[in-house]
Order: sequence, then structure tokens, then C-alpha cells
Amino acid sequence: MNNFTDTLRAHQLKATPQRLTIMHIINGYGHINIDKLYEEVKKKFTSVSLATIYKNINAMTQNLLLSEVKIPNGKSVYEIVKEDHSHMVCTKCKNIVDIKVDTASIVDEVSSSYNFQVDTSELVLSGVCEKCHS
Amino acid sequence: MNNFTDTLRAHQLKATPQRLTIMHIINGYGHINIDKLYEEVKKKFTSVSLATIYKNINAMTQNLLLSEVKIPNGKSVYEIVKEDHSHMVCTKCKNIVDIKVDTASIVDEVSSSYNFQVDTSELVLSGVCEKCHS
DNA sequence: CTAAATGCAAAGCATTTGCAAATAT
DNA sequence: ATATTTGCAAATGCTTTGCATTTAG
Repeated sequence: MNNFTDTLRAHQLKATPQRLTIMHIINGYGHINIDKLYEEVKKKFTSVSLATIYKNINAMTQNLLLSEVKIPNGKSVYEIVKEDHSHMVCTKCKNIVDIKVDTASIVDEVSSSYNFQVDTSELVLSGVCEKCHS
Repeated sequence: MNNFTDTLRAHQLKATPQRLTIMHIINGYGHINIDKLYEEVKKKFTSVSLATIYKNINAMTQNLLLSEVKIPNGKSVYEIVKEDHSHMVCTKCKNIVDIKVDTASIVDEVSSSYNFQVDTSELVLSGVCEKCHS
């Protein structure tokens, strides 16, 4: 499954070369911010406009193909929507890693204790990754 | 303990009337975004500048008196630094509530499974609060 | 063929900066 | 008395918009 053309169409978006490139880049990086994405897309489409990047990121996010992750003390990054997961940010190398955490128990606990119907949960851990650990 | 003058000084910040007002307002709201804060401070200091709000929020955040909470699909809010806690955002009334959640177990789990030294964790739950639940 | 997407330039917000005057300590 | 803070205006930066042209389906 690496057919971004179909993925885009399944989300009511035309599969333009710019969009396919965006998908390919995000898929490769896992997570990427707007500036870096623009820089990378330009390598392939010298004349791509930053406005096109924004328009596409917005359209793809609204159509639930991408999701935004807000990073503490950092710029937002975008990723391809996939099964629920959390994030870990290394404060030294700034790398972001997906992690699988059981948030279900927490969500249950909160739902009952606070009488709050939880729909989504965002968990971001910050610290130092193995590589950067001195 | 509601002596904001001392609190400010303890954080190497002069206790100006504008800052005392900011502290008072944030303390009252619990969480507030820049625009709303500006609006509220203006009620007391008609001529306060938005630049002053930004400068102070930045200084107070850097000096660990305030902390920023990034809200999914919303503007950042600021709160007075206190013991570790998480947040719950109602997608209907946009209200934000502090919640006490045991994230320690999760942090431990992740620290060992991923060999990652976790320093801080940010958890934001979104859903519908009791009042807004139809 | 038609609706949607692109690229450009301009517009619109958000945030920061520089500086003279005012203020906290 | 001095270093910091304030308020203003200008500058910078980020994101969106309008529109003519191009392109996907």
C-alpha cells in the first residue's frame, strides 16, 4: 500500500504532482513542519509556491488525510493519519518518534471521574532520546 | 498565598501594575489566550500595549512563572505554573479544565520500552463536558 | 469540458523590535 | 540613581486570499 494517488482520491482530492510529492515526503520523514516541507518540495518543483503548500496542508488536514501535531516549544508538524498513537520529542536532536502507549485506561478514568466524554487524546512526551543521552 | 508581587520578584521580574494585573487575570481565569488577556488588561489599563502583553507573557514564561498550553485546533493558553497536571478541552464550549491524571505509569513504561529519558509530558484530552453533553 | 489546483502578488494577522519616556527598586 | 519596563510605531514573519492560468479527471 503506497499508492498515494488512490489515497488522495479517497479523500476527495485530485492527485496532482505537487500533492503526490508532499505525500511522499511526509511519508519518508514521518513528521515534518511547513518550512522543511516547502524546502523539500522545491527540490522537485523549483517553482512551487509556499501558498500551494499551505493550501494543500490545510485541505489534506481538513479531509483527514493528514493531522497536525503541536510540539511544545516548537513548530507544528504534520503526519499521515494512522491508528492512534502518541509522540516523543527529543529536546536535543528535535527528532520526533511515534510511540504506542495505552492511554485507554487514562481516558476511561477521566471519563468517569470528571463526567467528560473524551473523544481524542494528545500525548507528547519530551526528553532525551537514546542517541543524545550522554 | 496570593501575593503576586512576591511571586514576580521571586522570578526576577519587577512587580509593575501591568504584570500584577496579568497575574490576577490569569489566576482568575485559570487559562487564558493572548487576545482575551489583552482585552481584560485593557479594562484596567486603557492604554496598555499589545506589545507589553507579549513581552510580559514571554518574560514570565521564560522565567517559569507561566506555562503555555498548546490546544489542538485552538489558540495557545497560558496558566500559572503549578504542580503537574493535564488538561481537558470541551470542543463545544471551549472551556479548559485542569485534571489530575496518573501519567507516571505511562512515563515509566515509555522510559524503559523506548530507552528515552522523559522529562515532561503534555496530555490534552478533547471531548464534551458535562454541561454541554446533550 | 469543467471544476479544482497552481503560482504569483497582495493582503491580513500575529508577534517582535527599537527607542524615548516613565517607573520600580 | 539605574536598570528595567512601558507604549508607540515600525518591522518582521507567518498564513491566507484573489485571480488569471493550468491541469486532473
